[in-house]
Amino acid sequence: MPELPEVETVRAGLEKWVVGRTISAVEISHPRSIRRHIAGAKDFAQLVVGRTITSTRRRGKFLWLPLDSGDAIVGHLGMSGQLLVQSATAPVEKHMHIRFDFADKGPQLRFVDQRTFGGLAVSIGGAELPKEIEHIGLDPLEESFVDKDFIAALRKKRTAVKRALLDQKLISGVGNIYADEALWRARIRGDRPSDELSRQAAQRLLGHVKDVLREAIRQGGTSFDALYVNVNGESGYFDRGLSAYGREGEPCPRCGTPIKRSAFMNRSSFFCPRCQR
DNA sequence: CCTCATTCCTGCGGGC
DNA sequence: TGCCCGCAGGAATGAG
Repeated sequence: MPELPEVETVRAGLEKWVVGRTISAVEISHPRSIRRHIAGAKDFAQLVVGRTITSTRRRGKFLWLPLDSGDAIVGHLGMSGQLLVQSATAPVEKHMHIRFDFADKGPQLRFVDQRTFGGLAVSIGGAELPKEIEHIGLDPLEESFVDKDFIAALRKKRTAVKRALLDQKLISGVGNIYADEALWRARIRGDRPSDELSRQAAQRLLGHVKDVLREAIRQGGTSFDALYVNVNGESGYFDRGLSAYGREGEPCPRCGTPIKRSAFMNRSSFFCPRCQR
């Protein structure tokens, strides 16, 4: 499931394969994948055809492709979205919903999405920062992210720590997997009230969030199944680096106690009942 | 403003 | 063998 490291891996792939190329055509075969583009498919196509992609950007789990018009193609992969760079002769994926062709007749860019939680839109004037993602907080790997602001906001919230980590307005890019991993590393139970964390504990947690995200990026992200792959269709390797997530019943790498799974926020949480307090 | 439950979607695996 | 159900979960939405 794409979280910050997976989206960053996709962004890096797009940087290599689509920057500097001019879009010659776009075909949208599933309107749900552009539902955030209110003006519809025709308008979407009109705004991108003939435009050149100038760079690739990311904040949290959102990514955007600035165009030479000053607009940007902004996207979110949701649960199962993929951006694939594929030769025109490659077989069409079952869930391919959007296809971009380029003037250089080189490889196509395909948006493939089984569960259709993801989607693309064109952000007018959004090359620098799409207004569609202005409400999202900074992600912890951005230069302008300020540790003490996050720590203060976290400690002011009246909610569970894990819920706060997943709140994209507070800190963006962290999803269920990396939240569980950072909490395990910091030895903090996710259901603890965030306003009871000491400054030191909050700082420690944030440090582990940054560490686990950076390590996962180096491994090309986490792939549990075929739903997350990079732009060339390859899996990431960070599943081997997971200590808690998805490891119910397996020994905690620190103390050997079996990892527990519990329902939290309508999803699974994995933690060590002994060393996470 | 804040917090939290609900909704969207498809494939897969378990139970009977 | 086949059917049903639950599960996976990010973010928008609306209720309270």
